[in-house]
Amino acid sequence: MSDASGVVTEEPPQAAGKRRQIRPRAERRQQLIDATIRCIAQHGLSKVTMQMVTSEAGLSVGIANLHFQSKDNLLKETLRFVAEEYHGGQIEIMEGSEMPDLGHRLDALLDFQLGRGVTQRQKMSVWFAYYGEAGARPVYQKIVSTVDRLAAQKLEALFAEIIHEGQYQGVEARELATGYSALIDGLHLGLLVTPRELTKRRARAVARDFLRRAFPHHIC
Amino acid sequence: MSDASGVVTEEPPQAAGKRRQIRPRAERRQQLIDATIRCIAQHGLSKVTMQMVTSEAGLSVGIANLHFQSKDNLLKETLRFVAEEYHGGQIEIMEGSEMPDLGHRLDALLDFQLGRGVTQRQKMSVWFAYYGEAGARPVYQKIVSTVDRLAAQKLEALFAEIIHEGQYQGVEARELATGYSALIDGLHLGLLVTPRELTKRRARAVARDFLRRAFPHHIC
DNA sequence: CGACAGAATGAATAATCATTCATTCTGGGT
DNA sequence: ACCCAGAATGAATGATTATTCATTCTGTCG
Repeated sequence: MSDASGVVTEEPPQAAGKRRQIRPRAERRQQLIDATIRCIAQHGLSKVTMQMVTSEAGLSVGIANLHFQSKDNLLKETLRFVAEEYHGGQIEIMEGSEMPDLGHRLDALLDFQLGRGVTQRQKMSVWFAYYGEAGARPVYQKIVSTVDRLAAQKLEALFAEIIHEGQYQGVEARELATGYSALIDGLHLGLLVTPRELTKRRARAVARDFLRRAFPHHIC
Repeated sequence: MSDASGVVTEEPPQAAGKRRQIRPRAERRQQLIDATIRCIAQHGLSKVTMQMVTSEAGLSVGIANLHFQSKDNLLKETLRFVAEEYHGGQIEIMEGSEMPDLGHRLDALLDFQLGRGVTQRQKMSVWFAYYGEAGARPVYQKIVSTVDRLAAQKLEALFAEIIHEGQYQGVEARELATGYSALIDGLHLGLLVTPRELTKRRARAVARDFLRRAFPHHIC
């Protein structure tokens, strides 16, 4: 889970020593994806250009097409990266057998979902920029829903375990999981669009409240 | 241009019965906003062009600039229209003094939020297309948050009334209102991006569940 | 009926952008 | 020291697009 984006590695002001460097394909691809994320966050998906992305990456215009064939493909791969980073992180926590207490695992999940890594404006912007286009672009729907389904199943399983352990009555794991996922998505939206009215702290409190009402024995 | 052979003068590409009509400014503006909504839903915000919008409206290319000055402004006004339609509808229901039973009013609100009018894919697509750009465009943030704040206050007031009436303990109107709003937003997202896994029926059930757990005396 | 205000048109313009590819350069291999 | 596969560059190209505005047309009013 290396969050290497935003790290130095780059001298925006091209100091006199601007020497051409040859790097392996995978590294250049990641460098371009990171630059794309920053550009989308700063300018919006509809305003992103290849010139913008490549210059943000400190490279020449032609390089994006060299490594990604087309702009469409670069954007697609950027979405895939963000989706996998987010859902992969969640799944890792939910499977986390090194954290046997289910209540603690819930807490860790919430921390991840509303903590530093994910709710950086950059990542959220990208996330919702693609959601906005998903209605018109089946490719995006497919990428997101593929990875989403797995996370949803894991969450449902975790909730089912908790329900069993806590002997909770009148709750259904599937329905709760859908609700919790939607709640988290909605809170991300709020953090992005109305940051003045919804702080990260309050978003956590609201999510925690949801869990407490569902699993009172597990969440203090 | 034309020879002297006496042939009928060439008819411009006038489709049968397509005569130029003069209509008041307000009507043309709405016609263009409606066309913009359809175009965003079908092609995505980043692919919308003026040609596309004006031709969808059945008008000439120049007319959008005539009535909206610029593309940016047309998009801004379209967002304003959708935002006001959605939030206005909610507020009307929440204020609805013709519906004295608070439980019924909650039901009506839920019906509106997840019912036909709002969750048409068209409207949802537009909604989230703008959310995606909001991170980069303060104008959009302002439009949405202005209208959003009012709806949030009304919802909080309604919840407060319900809490008082039902003598519910250990719940806070403000926190619940934030959670409920986020939940609805998240469900809209799910309906848009993963329609296969989340049906409208199930979305309603999930939202209802949230309300039932919070206000058991008011929601059956 | 005739004239006119201004609504509507769409060809032309100028700007922007994705993509190509001939050329330059790098670093590892011999 | 030399070579060269292929990584990187960026000027050139062609396609797309927002915006303008001279012209055409419509409905109304005197």
